[in-house]
Amino acid sequence: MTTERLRDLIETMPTELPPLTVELVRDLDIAEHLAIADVAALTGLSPHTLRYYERIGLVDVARDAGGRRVYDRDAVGRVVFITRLRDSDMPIASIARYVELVKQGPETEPERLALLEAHRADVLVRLRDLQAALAVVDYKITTYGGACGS
Amino acid sequence: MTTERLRDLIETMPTELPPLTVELVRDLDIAEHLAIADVAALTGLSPHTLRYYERIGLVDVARDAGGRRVYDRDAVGRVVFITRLRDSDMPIASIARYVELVKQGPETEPERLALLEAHRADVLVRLRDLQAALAVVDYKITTYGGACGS
DNA sequence: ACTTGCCTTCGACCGCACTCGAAGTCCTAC
DNA sequence: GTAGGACTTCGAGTGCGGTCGAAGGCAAGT
Repeated sequence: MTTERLRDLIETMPTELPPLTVELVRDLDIAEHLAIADVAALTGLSPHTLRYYERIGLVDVARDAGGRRVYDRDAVGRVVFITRLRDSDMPIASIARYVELVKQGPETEPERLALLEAHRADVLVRLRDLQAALAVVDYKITTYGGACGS
Repeated sequence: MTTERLRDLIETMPTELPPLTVELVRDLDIAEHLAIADVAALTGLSPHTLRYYERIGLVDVARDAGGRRVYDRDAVGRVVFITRLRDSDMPIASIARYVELVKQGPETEPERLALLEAHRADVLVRLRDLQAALAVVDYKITTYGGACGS
């Protein structure tokens, strides 16, 4: 069974090495349709979280005859992309906005691009801030023994 | 009045330029004792947040005859250091632990150092993750027009 | 004397992003 | 046919980090 094979594949994967891009998923997804547990294993999200993402409209997921979720390639790619955005601290509200724009069709591409670029700017600021704060921590570590303000 | 002078100084400061270190505070603090509004202006925190930090034990702040908070150089330095730790996403619980160690005396220095170094490691991981996520966003921006998983 | 305005304490509330539990369904294996 | 386990929906709960509002106090300016 392809699903079992996928789970094995994930478990025996050199932990954390590939950053799991949307492109990677296209090659990796042997099976056309994945169950929620597979997607969970693949993304590191919990099934609870995956259901939550669907509930709030971030992904549409089909159902099989028994009413169970079936993630196709497209849905998996979407989930992976969402997790990347979340990893970069994009708020869920913004992601939802982006997804809605995608639904509205190709004429919203400029706005989508603007959204991503605004987010990119936020991330760069965050990176700079983190590095600045890190410098302070480093300073504190290296000068340990001084009593100032600690 | 030194307090007014300080507020003026802050308002007319070239916005955001100096990263406001504990060391800087030692030079900047003309007045020996600052009111909560001054510390708020200095740190960018709200008075509410400053009271909150005191409430949960992150800083001890003296009171004047009228019962109002009086931040001395030490307290200000502490608040500034705490904001740096928060800027680097150190959880409040860890900061509280650190502060408690400081209270317990100099024999806890090794543990404090360990705490800071563990945090430093976390920050480095976070930096790497952020950069990885940023790369995905960048890729998405540059290849805009492709339909994959978006 | 009185208004203005920042200050005090206290507890309640908020937004975010999950996270969980209950109650029930459905497939698989034995 | 029946036990097990993963699945479903729904609503409620959690943890973090603030954020706010009410009710009252004190001090300076007019």
